[in-house]
Amino acid sequence: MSNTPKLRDVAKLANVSEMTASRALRRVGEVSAATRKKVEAAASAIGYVPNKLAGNLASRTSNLVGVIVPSLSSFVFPEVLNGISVKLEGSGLQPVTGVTDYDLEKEEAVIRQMLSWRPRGLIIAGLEHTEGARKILRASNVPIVEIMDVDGEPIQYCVGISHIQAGRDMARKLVESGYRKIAFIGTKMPKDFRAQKRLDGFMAGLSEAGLSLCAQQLYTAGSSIETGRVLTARLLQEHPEVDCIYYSSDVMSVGGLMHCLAEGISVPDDLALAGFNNLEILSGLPRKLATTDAHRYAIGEQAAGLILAHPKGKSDTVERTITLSPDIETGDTV
Amino acid sequence: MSNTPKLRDVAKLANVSEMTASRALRRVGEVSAATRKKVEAAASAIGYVPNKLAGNLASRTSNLVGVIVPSLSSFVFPEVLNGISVKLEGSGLQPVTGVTDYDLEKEEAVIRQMLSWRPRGLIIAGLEHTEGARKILRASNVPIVEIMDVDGEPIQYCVGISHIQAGRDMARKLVESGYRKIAFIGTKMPKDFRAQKRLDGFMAGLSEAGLSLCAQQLYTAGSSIETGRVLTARLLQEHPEVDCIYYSSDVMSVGGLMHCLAEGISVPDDLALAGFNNLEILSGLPRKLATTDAHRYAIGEQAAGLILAHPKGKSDTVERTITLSPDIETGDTV
DNA sequence: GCGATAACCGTTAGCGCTAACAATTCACCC
DNA sequence: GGGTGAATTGTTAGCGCTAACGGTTATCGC
Repeated sequence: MSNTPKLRDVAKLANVSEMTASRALRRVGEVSAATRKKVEAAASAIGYVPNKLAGNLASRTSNLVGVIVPSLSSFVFPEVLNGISVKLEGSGLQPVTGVTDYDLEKEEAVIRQMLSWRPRGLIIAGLEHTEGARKILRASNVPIVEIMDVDGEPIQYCVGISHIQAGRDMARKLVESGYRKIAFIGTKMPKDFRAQKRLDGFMAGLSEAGLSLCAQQLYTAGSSIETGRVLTARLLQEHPEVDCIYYSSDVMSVGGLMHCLAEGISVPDDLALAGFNNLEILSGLPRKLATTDAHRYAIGEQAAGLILAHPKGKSDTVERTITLSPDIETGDTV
Repeated sequence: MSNTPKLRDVAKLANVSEMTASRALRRVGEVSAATRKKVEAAASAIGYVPNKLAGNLASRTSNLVGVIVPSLSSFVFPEVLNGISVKLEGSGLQPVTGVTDYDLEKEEAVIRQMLSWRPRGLIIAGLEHTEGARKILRASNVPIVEIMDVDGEPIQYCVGISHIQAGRDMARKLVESGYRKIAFIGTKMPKDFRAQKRLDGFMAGLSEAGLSLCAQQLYTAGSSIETGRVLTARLLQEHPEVDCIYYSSDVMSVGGLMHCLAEGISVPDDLALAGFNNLEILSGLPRKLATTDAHRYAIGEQAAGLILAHPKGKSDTVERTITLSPDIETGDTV
């Protein structure tokens, strides 16, 4: 630990001051090419690895961007991260991920953790937070971007789609396509606010047409193909008249499709299926299912862009919301 | 930035020294319950968020564990991360993820980045690294855990399965089940060393039985259901005699199954399919495909465990490899 | 009441690096 | 050859926090 080479050692070996060594290695300020080479040679000779703790403390900025998401195993957030990483590439900023497991208390703890690293920005999925979290976020002087969802009161920046609208649009599209006995299957429903909003919007959309849900299956655990399959089987058994199912996620609708394949139910002739997210797993299936594109990659990209563009000086509460449109892919279903 | 409350402000408000405030908030050392309450009240009153940059620099330890993986969008590493997170939960250590895109040069850069945060440990997928990376890893004084794979020369700690064995075992199992016209379909093959090792082991296993691959399709891009489907279609068109396909990943074998479903090819009567990883997407499908469990969660868990157990004092090169066994799930195929 | 042990709290001295300014060197010109 | 401005390097003073140790105040047995 104490024998780890320091900047001082590099400087000594290269016969320059620490400051010059620092400048040379960071390629800032005016350093002649000759001394820079000398310093770089010295650094690599002794295997110098800079200490960012010290560096960031001294400069009072860090190159971290905190990204807080409910889960990493759900197909959806990795894609958002991807958009963030790509956009950040080359900027010198580095994303750091925190996971909340859809738990707002845990989220507050993760936010504290993140802020204690004095990041250059914070990207958080969702608009729902504890009061405590909201308070420290507002007080933090760090640009905050809330993503995925725009139905609510953003703290500062916001990038996402309206899930209420996504649900309503899908309802309209399905009704328009002639379906009348429409059911809903969803998971993680009490904690996944966005899924809840889609359901709300969906029911509102049905209402407009004088319809209402003719069945639903809710489930508190995570989404999976298996769960989608099981819940579909159960729902159809209880309500064989259903002609269309809207799922909280594509993962679930794929499960539904698997049930139909196994049971010889023709999709979409006997039963139409619609999901949400436009996940990659939808392509390659024997049927192209209906879905709504949640623009996950674009959301990540734009969120990162906002942080990159954020003026360094504390510009008091610049507020800005970027609303993307939840585009429906009808697939073979509609 | 400069008006962000410091420990000094907390101390002043609570009428104690900075040191006492620090001890109270960290719950270390001897602080009376009364003063601790006082300090905590002061901290929350002014919205104090500790600065870990300063704290970690002063204490010369951090609570970070670097995790370096090739990709996050591939279904496989999120599960490893999951195991790591769960094991680390409550220990005060926090995982930080870096992504290499299967690029060793990028990996070296990410390793440098990580080390510059002076982490408490580093978990890296794979045994293949650049010489430069190896050098700084060895010099770093940070416990290094290489994961996923044990076929090679670990730097220090290692947790994984033998992919050569995984391939060979599957070959034996398939041969034993009576298949003779066996093909392979793989993606990302030049850069995914583990997939390559499985193929090598697989071919060795066939050899033992006097067989050899009767066809193969390699592809450099990422795995997806769609790709699996397309490559399967192509392979079967060129080699209709094939009675069994081994895929580099379950994602691909699912694509194969989708092709079979669409074409009316009966699985496994007309064609057997085997993948690798034992991904969650396998459950819920109309056929249970054969696969090998890569123990992703357990690998993450054990790797994190090694870091937690690592003695603080620089114990010179404790070396240790934990080899898990690549268990075959035969599904309906065998 | 006195020393002694324990419990609690404060002081000192950095951790390893960089911003800001000061100092030096260098080229080049009249 | 001294002056001038630009290019390059050095000096000083922290960043915000904590380890290590020193001091102070309770507690207690005899």
